[in-house]
Amino acid sequence: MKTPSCPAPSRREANRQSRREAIVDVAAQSFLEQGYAGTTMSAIAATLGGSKGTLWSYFESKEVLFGAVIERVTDAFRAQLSLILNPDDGVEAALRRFCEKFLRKVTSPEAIAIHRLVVGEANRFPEIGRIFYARAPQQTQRLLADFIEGAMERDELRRDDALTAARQLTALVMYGGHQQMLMGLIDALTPEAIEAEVDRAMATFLRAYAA
Amino acid sequence: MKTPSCPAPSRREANRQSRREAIVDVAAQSFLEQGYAGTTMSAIAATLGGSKGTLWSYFESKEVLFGAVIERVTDAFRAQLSLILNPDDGVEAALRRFCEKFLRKVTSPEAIAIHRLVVGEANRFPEIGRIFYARAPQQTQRLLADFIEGAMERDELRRDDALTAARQLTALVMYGGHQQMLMGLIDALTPEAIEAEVDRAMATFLRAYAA
DNA sequence: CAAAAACCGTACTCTATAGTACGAAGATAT
DNA sequence: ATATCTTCGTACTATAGAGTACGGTTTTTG
Repeated sequence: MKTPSCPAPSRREANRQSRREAIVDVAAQSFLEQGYAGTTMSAIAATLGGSKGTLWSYFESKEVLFGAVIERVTDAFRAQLSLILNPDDGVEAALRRFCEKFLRKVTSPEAIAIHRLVVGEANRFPEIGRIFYARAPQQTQRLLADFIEGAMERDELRRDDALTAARQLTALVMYGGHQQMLMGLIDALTPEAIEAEVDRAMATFLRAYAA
Repeated sequence: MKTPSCPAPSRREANRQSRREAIVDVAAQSFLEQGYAGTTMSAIAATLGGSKGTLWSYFESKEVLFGAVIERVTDAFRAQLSLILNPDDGVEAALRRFCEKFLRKVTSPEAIAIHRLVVGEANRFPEIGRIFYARAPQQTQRLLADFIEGAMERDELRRDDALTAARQLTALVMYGGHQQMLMGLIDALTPEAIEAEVDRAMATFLRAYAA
């Protein structure tokens, strides 16, 4: 927790905090659905029910608000994947479950929207690319790499650079349906399609990294 | 050639044609550098030296012009890769050379700019995603798949679904530096980085698809 | 060379939106 | 209770950019 409950939470501070969150909520929805250019501060204020002056008293500009949205949204992206990697079921089963959950997650409508936003605005806002990468792909790769490293040390996978292996596995899983969704060719992956993608990725990965 | 040199190329038609191309050139540069929202029709007209009225006489709206740019730019993307896949050097050498050229290409500044544009505007312009996908990634995969299929039939690679193998190879090559460039973490790949990426991808691919 | 088409420059309309100003009304603290 | 801070509503400024109008000039055609 970083929230300073130090001297006095003070009703005012609390209100301010929750108000701020409400703003970021509404803004996030709009930015994700409409993109940066398609989002207007006036619409956000209207949806909130408040006045524009109030909105500006929380965020001094659209850009700053956008930054806050990206932080919030990448945070929500992060946690949620860690519990799954349990080596007790065997490496293959653990990896397969991880891939399924991972693929479902990155092909969710929100994840696609974030991805589009980050990539599309990487020119205008160089910071957000770094923020997003550090919090989402890098986090995932590190997690997976740790697991893979363990498996390598137990000789359940061929010994090699674990981070590379992790990246390659995510690459194999993502490059099919995910890319098509990013570019708008398809709107969603059916459960069967997810199964199939994961099967293909796992087959290739295991052949390459068999002990 | 689709140009109708049928009855009379007629100076007027010729001028119109080359003028149109000049417009698309200028527009492409702006769209790629500044994005859709960051590009203004007035700026394009100014760069051209012409007047706005003329610009609108060629393209009835910004959206239409954008469509023309995407077509032009994906066309330029396409051809250029095909000559390389020569099985006489041996499958491994041929694939490695292909991967190198492919990776250099998709990490070129222009390719990154196109990719960002397509992904970033996939919501607003659902068509362009389809156009781009059909002309660039799909084309490449098909080309590579044909080569791989040949190799499989000659038992130089393990027999399996060739299209899947092709997709996986491109995934393995692209997922490192390319993704980081897309998100703005790095501005370019050094030749050494390209070598390294290709080495890693090829190693994994060949292990998985050895005959 | 004349008629027709295309082009130029410039000024214009219209709309959208980021951001500001301000007085009244409401909430919070002491 | 009362002084202070916050919010509301609304009206406003300022800017920017898409698309239009039009009279004069150049280019193409016959």
